[in-house]
Amino acid sequence: MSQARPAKGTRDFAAADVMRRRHVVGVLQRVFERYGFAPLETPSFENLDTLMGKYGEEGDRLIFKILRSGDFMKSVADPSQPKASELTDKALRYDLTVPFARYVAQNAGQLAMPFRRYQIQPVWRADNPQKGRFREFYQCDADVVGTSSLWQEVELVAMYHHAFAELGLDVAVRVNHRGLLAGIAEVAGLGDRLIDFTVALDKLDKIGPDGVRAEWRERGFTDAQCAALEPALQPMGDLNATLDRMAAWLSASEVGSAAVEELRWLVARASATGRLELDVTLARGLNYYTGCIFEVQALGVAMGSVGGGGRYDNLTGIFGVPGLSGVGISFGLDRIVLCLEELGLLPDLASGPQAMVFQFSEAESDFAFQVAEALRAAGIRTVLYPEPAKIKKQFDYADKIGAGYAVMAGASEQAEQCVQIKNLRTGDQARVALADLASFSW
RNA sequence: GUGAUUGUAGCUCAGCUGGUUAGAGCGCCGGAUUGUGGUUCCGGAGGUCGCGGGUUCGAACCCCGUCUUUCACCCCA
Repeated sequence: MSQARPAKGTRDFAAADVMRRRHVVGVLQRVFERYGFAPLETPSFENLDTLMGKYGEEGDRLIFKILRSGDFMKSVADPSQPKASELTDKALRYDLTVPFARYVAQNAGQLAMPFRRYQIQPVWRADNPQKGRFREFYQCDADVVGTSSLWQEVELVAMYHHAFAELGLDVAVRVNHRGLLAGIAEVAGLGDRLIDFTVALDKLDKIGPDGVRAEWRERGFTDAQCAALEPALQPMGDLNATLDRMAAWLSASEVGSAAVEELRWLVARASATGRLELDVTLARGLNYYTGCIFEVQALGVAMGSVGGGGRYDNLTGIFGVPGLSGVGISFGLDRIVLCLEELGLLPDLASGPQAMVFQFSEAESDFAFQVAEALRAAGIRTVLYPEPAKIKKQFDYADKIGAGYAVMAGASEQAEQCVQIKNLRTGDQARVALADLASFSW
């Protein structure tokens, strides 16, 4: 076994993989553009301080850092105990949202607000790989900044619905609101423990209500506080009934009540384009979310979320441009492809050439090349076998690369200015004049 | 970062309580068959047993480390 292999958590994509991924990207790109989003690409790495502190403690740990260039060790004060900042000042991007916010802050004066962009690029995380989890993977993001209108949320949910419908993947789009979580914490007297409260609540589907209660107690919540949080553990049930229940429960909290009303407004409109579920246990880790949050779960296949997003009220504020509210969604390309593969929903996309021109002898090679060029001029994807070889070998190769037709162009064909074209699937063979190559039904 | 798990030919895998030249199927190469294959037959090549140490008369097999795979936790797409 060769030791040559891609780095941990990364993969190569062979022709068939690339075709499948392009198919999915094509669908997403068309949906993005149909909703008026323009493309943006940003560098694969950013200054470290652009990324640090935006994703929470756990996120910071997973950022791939790049070693400083040059002889940086000589400026390290204590080589036995170097500080991180002495070794690294750049990092691979962890997501597309923060680089986007950096871009918006930098160009705020020139951009027409609200500004909407989509971005399809790889991101990197120093995570331990497992199912559907890689260290290099693609995110496909659409964001709008410069408006706090809830219609943006409605349109983004619609984009989720349309994109997944077009891909044929059954999904549940779940929605929640950071303000609702803050409201719950507030009425339970846990306003300062929002993170502890939500991190545990987020695990409800995994560890069950007893598990969540236990974790709350572990995190030092009092019995009274735990009791006050009980309504959050009740099954969601009907969407509007749940909203009514939340409204009554959180009436004492201003943020909580406002969040419930926003959700009510959103749900009334976004449910028109597809299924939308309210899930008060949905927390999402990314620190910067402040309003509605989304997560997309593929149905019928065990896989982490295939998409997520939400509203962030002041992400550009960190970069010196305050007062810009933004909202965005992300599609996880790699997981979507895995789901589609597992469910057999991907068309078999041929990537092979349409024709392969055979070579019979050195003396006939010039004509074979001529024919190959004529085919290419006609727009036919054509491979010229590189040397005269046994016919069996050439047929085997043609099959292996997935060629549709074998083209025989030797001395006898040249004499009559024609070629023999053999369909490699059916075995049918036809004699076609050189002048008719373009009109042949390839 | 934590805890398990995996690694033998190009691929999928055998390989006994450690024992002598590590096997199979498929694939590959050559021939039967120097312009019409995918069948068949014959022959052949190909392995630092992930890597590095250690134990032993002797290690693919036992021990330690390391890398990698898969999975769970954490977190997330």
